[in-house]
Amino acid sequence: MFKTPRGLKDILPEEISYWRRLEEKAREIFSLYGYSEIQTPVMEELGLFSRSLGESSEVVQKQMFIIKRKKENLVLRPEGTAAVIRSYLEHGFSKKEGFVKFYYIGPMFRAERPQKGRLRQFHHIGAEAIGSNSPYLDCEIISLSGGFLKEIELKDYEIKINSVGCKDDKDRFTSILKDKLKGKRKILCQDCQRRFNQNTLRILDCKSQNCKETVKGLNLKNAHLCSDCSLHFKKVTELLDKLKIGYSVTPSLVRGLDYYTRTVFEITHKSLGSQDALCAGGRYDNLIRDLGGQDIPAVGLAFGVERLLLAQRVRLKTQHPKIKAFIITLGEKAKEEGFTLLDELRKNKVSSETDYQNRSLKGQMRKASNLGVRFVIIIGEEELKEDRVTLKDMISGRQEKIERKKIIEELERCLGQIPVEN
RNA sequence: GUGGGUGUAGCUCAAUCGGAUAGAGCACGAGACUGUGGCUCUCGGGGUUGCGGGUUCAAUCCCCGUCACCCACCCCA
Repeated sequence: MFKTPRGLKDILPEEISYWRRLEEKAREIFSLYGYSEIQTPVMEELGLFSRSLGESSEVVQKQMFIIKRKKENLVLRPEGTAAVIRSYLEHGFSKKEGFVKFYYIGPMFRAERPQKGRLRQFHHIGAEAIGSNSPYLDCEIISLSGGFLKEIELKDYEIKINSVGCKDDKDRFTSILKDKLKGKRKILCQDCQRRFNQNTLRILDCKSQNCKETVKGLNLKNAHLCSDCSLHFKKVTELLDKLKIGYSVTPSLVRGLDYYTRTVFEITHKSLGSQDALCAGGRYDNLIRDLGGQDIPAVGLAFGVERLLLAQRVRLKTQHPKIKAFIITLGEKAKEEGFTLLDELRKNKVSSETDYQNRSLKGQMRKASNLGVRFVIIIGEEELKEDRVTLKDMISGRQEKIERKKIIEELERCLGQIPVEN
């Protein structure tokens, strides 16, 4: 027997209604905030991600699914932002319009070891606002994420924000940090010794008590921001206060992807265990230039759909329309007649079903009952002879014979009388 | 990539100290006067005990390997 490859999952019919609901809500909220949907392919050139996420990032180094072809290397996209920006540049949006807002929904792929809230194919709902460095936009996008969470009735989350500063700030801060830690490298944990070279800023976010103390002892304060970035961040927090959005400034919050500048934020949920981020995002003012465009600032975010579903206390479903009528037949002649009627019903937009397993009358009734249909149409020898069909209401249990040619009209009349629930 | 835990029917779980034909509930199917569902009752189908090796008279149970899943680290949304 074949199985889904490691870290990949089937989403079965029962489950999919929760997904649909979330997607509907996302579309609703994102358009409310002025974003339009964009879809990019699941594959991109390898270079797009090594350029944008950073050659040294773990995602690029170890986690990409690479598809080798004769002349090109493609990868299954590990995230959405770089792809959206590629599309933005490729289609000349930077020239047509000064400012655009996009959102996207789709699968992402990373070859990580699976655990709770972490799959190899996972799904993002993300948004990018491209073409403005206004702090109002940073605030808006955080507000948007709160709006969405409210809409899907997800509570008890926590918003953490920080500013990593502009490129110069990041570089300067990295070298200050390296400098101060140089003598203390040996006391750091193994992971941090590796981080020292690869991703120095992440040492600030280490969970080891020992490293935390060491970092504390460095007396770093908030000196890493230049005055512009500092002002920008101050404005963002003031605006958040104004909108009464609760957040905590978390200096240790440092994103692992290279492209982030200035504002970064993360929304976490305790119920998720160690993969606790529901949503993360931030500003990326250099990315567009790094990918060959002009100097255009942008800010974005992405939600993890699987994690949203895990964190929702009450999961909201979309109601799929129920089958309304079930045709029961007895004998081959009746089956043919029933099959024709079934076709007619569907052409009249009455969702209907019949038996394909040659069940007994009883079995067919049971099947109809399990499907939750309201009406059953029975065709047997008697009915054939009289050119009529039996129409049974499964709730009242009443049934009557109706002329064959009037059945659709009659059924529609009956369906019209019951209140519409879905 | 590292560490720990788990793997028995479609699902949730039993199986004594290593012992006989691996059980139950749910789900599924058939039946309870000849053409009528739900409730009840009866019966039934379904298992290479993840896979491969080893120890033993005997392995679901012990050991080794492997795969998968779960949890944590790492990483990240």
